[in-house]
Amino acid sequence: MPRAVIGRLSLYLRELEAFERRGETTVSSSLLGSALGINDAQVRKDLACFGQFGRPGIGYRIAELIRALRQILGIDRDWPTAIIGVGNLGRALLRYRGFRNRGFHIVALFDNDPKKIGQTVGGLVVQPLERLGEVAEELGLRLAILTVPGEAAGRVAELAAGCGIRGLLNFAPVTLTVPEPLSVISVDLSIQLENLAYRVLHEPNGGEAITD
Amino acid sequence: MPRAVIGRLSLYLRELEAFERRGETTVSSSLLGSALGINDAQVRKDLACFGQFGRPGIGYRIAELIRALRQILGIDRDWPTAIIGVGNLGRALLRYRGFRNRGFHIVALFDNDPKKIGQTVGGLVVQPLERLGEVAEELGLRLAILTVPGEAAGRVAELAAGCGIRGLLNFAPVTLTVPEPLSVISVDLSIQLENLAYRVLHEPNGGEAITD
DNA sequence: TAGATTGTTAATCGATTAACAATC
DNA sequence: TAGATTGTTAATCGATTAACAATC
Repeated sequence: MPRAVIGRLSLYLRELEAFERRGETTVSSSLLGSALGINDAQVRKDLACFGQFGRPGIGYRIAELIRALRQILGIDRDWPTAIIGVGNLGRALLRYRGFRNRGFHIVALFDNDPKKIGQTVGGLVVQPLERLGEVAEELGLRLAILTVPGEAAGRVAELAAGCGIRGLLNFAPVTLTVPEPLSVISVDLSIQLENLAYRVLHEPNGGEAITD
Repeated sequence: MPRAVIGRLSLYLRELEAFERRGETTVSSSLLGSALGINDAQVRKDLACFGQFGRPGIGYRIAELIRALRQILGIDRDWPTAIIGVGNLGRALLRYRGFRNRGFHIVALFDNDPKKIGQTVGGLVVQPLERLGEVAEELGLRLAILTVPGEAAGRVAELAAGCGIRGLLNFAPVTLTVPEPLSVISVDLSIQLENLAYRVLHEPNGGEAITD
């Protein structure tokens, strides 16, 4: 399944939830698509990858499609998640409510700074990185958010892979190459601003909105 | 120019800076590409869009290419930038050193919460949103980072457009549609985790690394 | 029934890769 | 010179869109 499709699935879900909040019960591919600037055929094609959710002449039943998408995306369950690197960004993400709403529960914090280890932040005690394996097993951690400095990221990613972590959301501005059963998604916030600056300089009329 | 090319330009720059720190002076398209998991022909093609930077038989001179990319991306200058929404994420981004290193200087904070207005955070006084236009003009603001709740994002984006802001880095989990000369790049952190969860569930051997 | 809208096939479009003459 | 590597063209690949029979 192309990664682009999965990215759009999340966007569909977000829009469907907005439609539902507005009291709608049904939505067509063209309405859902135009809310996101996506072609109606693409919406139908993306959804058809996973089953027959629509009814000709009627469209998609919102509640039903939301349920299906949550299951496909794997957010019909809880994901105990660790934050590795308790700096500014790590602390902010610990408190970010959007994660919890989606089933991503931050249940452990790690750092290698002796000054931070043992501190309680947001109700969690910061643990030394050496305990990652132990804690991961104990809490069933499969996901971790990596908010350490760039210099440390490679080493920590290796460590995480060895500790059974299966997915890493990396905020360090480096390319990580990690062994097989670990997946990495990197978000470089500076690069996002760079791309925005480019558009401001070179696309004087503004471009269409970019999502991720 | 395709947006994908611009995204890769930033990645090339990041890797080139790493090569330079390691003391290299020259790099080939295949070496630069393999550091990022990108085909060598693509590296050459991307760079050739903007000029003839390479020498056959030798490769690219790193210092020269860094300078050129910084100019193309528009980070050969300072970008005074505002943060709108002084919550956890806004505060964390205010202190994020990666922005400053790239020329993005946070010079103003805005919020509409009376409890926050007037507070000093990181040396800056939180101002009411109504002052955005005035301050934008005074400080030459063209970029803003939007870290307000989803419900407020649409309204604030409209306001920003009216105040001459030209680029918005949006962290609210909503689709923004804004008038013409404003560009928006949206980063939905929950969606990144959702995509990671999907991969962990459905790609048991891990996938290749995803950057943004 | 007529109108709306699906799932899906075929056509289009754009992006990636392979190949290679030119050249350091 | 021989080896390496570029810029660029042509070939390939994949993703997006148009079109339409099926159907609610």
